[in-house]
Amino acid sequence: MKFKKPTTEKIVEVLDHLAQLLELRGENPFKIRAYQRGARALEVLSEPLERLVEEGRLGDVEGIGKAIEEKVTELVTTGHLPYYEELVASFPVTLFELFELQGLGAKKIKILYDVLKVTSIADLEAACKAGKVAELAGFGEKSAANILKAITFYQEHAGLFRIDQIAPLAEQLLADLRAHPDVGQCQVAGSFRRCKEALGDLDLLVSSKKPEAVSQFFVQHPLVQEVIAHGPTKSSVQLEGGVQCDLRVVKPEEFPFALIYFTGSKEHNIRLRNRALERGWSLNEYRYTVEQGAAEPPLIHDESELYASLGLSYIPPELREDRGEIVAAAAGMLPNLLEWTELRGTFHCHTTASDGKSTLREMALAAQELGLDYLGIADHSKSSYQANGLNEARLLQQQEEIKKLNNELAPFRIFAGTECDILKDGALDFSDEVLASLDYVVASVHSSFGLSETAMTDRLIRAIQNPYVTMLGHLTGRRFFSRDPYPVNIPAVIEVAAATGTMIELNASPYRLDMDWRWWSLAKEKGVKCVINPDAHSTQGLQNLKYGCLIARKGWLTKDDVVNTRSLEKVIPLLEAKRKR
DNA sequence: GCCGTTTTCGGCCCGACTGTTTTCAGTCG
Repeated sequence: MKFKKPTTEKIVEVLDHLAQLLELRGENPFKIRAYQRGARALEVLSEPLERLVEEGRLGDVEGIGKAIEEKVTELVTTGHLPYYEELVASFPVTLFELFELQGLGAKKIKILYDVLKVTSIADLEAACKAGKVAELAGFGEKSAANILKAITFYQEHAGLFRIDQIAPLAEQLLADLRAHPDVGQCQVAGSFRRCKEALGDLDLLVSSKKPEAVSQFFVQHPLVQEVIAHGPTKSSVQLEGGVQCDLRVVKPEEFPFALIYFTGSKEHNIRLRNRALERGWSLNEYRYTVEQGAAEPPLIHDESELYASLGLSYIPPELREDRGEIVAAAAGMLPNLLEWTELRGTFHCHTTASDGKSTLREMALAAQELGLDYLGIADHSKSSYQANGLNEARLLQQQEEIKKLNNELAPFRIFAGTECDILKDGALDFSDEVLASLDYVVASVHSSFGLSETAMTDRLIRAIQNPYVTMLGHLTGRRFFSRDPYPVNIPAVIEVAAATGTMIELNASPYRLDMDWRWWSLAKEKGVKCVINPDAHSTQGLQNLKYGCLIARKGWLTKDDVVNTRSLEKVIPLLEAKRKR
């Protein structure tokens, strides 16, 4: 019998789902947490799950014991888990939608299901409107109203936001809080500070001796649309645009502890707590507590000192994902992460020639203003009809314009390129002869997203084997909250990129952030260079570079790993290297 | 269900806030 092997992500999903199922059954909460911990452990494995299973080493992973090891092994080797399938079958499948609603957990969902026979969000909405929910024991008018609000919120946003949706709100709130006389230190925390690509909310942390005054100021801020919770030290609001924002106010001496705690990630913090315990200190969000007989910890004034007290060099927030940063920090081996100011130029920008909103000249001047020394223009190629892609004649004409503008703007340099479509079979949209006339080529997929993983992988590999393809554009084609990534074997593509000397783009558009930060360590290890491209469709779009830089940092990249940190003189041979091989 | 230099039983993170209670359960982070 052949079966489709479940991916690690799928298995993580099963474990998380098992935890929900057990919660609904009212199981021992520690058993539930064990499944959740098991899922988290599989998420951050440093080697393939299959290999661990084959070699019988799965049980060595922290958080995986005998029972979960058996279940995961069964899933990996047979593709099935009857224990799970039976549990799933005992509840209607739509019931699990309810876990997505703010303020609803397993206990309440169970009551709604048992008493009102609610099995979906649609059912729940109807029950609330019919007044049935408010009559339930433990519920009331307010609960019913809040559930309706949570349903509306869920339907509108599915609860996630892009980094560019949150950033302006964060900047405004930070500035206003910092200007408040009762605010000492003030910082963004949470996943925004860690530069995650998709954000559920915005977390702010303030130190103050008058927490009530600061909390009051916060909930009355003009950006606040609605107050969800409001206490002296903890408040929760909904901002314009539906973003949930939480504020914590702590005492000045608690600030570094709270900042690390609320920045996360949870897994990172667990590692820190364990290191503290090894020293006889218990670490929480406010302070160290010293166990009897243990040495006194040093006084802590900031995050650096806190890390130092645990024998670690300072870990930048972007790296706090429990992906090896603690070990590296203990060994003093953390990379010197890329700084945004180190970028000297960029590639993959559009102009009015295809689907951009700014002209060639406007783009060049904006790049100069941004402090860049060079700019690559890569308008769409002829097959991208929808984007007004350039044919050979128009491309030639653009090259002439670029030549003229280069004479005028020297020493600033515009590189003539193209964002050449990768056709369905992996062939390119222009002949090698045309490609050879350009300074560089970005190759990207803009059509036939529905191919199988194998076909898509072959397609990309064929494209990057072309000697004129300098860099691979937005590797998975994802667009946050509107288009899923197409299936592609990323390690296989990285392998061929390394072998052919092809750069991989870090598309800095906040809609894409593609290739994903989780893969850059592998690319770096294989010797593939990163190029941070804004995919700008206007002068404003050049600002995307800042997001790209944040994601590069999150991917552990340094100045040396990123091609467009090179000076003009040094970048030219890098663009030519592959075609000269 | 996981874990162990307090080791095979008995812990497992817990503080803050809301809403429905009259002292607390549920949710969240």
